[in-house]
Amino acid sequence: MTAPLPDLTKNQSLVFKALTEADAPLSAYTILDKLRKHGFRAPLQVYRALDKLMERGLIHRLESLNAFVACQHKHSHSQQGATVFVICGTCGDVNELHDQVISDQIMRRAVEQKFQVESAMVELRGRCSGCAAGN
Amino acid sequence: MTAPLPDLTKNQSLVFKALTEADAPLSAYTILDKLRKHGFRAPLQVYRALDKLMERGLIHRLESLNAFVACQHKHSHSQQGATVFVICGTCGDVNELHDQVISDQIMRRAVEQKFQVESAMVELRGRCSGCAAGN
DNA sequence: ATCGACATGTTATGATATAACATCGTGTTT
DNA sequence: AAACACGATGTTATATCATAACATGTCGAT
Repeated sequence: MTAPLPDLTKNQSLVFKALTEADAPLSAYTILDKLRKHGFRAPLQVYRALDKLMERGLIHRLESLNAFVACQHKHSHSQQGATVFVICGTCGDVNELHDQVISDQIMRRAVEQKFQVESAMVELRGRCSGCAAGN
Repeated sequence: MTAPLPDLTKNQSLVFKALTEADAPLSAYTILDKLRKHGFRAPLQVYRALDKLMERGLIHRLESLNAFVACQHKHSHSQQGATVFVICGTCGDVNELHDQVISDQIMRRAVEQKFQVESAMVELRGRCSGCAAGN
């Protein structure tokens, strides 16, 4: 399930593993602390790995949290448009979903304005069903 | 046009004015520098004003930029759902639009998951028509 | 073997944000 | 007026997030 992808470097694998094993988004410095036992000493070691992992679409950055999560998609980056992140502020759980209606509408509005979209971020903050119920 | 709203405090008015006069998003520290001539000395003076202005819906925070913009809406915070920010990475211009299709779909997906949305952020990064043409 | 390309290591610094506590202003209660 | 409550403000220090600059290591191609 979490079999490290073949051509990740050592640092990239370690960072990716930390993220796939976490049950909530991790900040770069939290990752650094988790990886000190593996020899990590400096933030750049984390940030460089994060950059590469993002380039490959294996992880995502949550802008509203300054934190990172492993991509939940089995099949790699297909044709889909915007990714929607649904973030529970209570338990920290994040769900990643792709919605064609939202993606299409975003592109429709962008085209109206002749705006060339390079990246789209959609993040919902609130409470997941579990936390809303039990709390 | 930029008549300071009646019940803003001095610091809030200064920060709000800085944002309404800017033609691009401003970081808190950029605002601080602009307001030093008015006696600002510390980041907290800016952040506290920003917090109050956001509470009142007079400004927005752009999560993907760690920066702030004045709200473009004449009529205050009405019934609308998600705000979409269209951000040109070249000239820094930001457009704020409200899209019912996107808002409705976001709420539809949230309800499916029984997720209680507290805030929704949609930010598009790319190039505006002017920058795409002239550059 | 050496060169290039890229990953890594290391130190320092920049950029963003908040904690903690003191002070001031203003309206209200006594 | 004195005492108080409450919110805004001022101030210092510190926490948190991110990158610049430069040195070193690894490994395959020539």
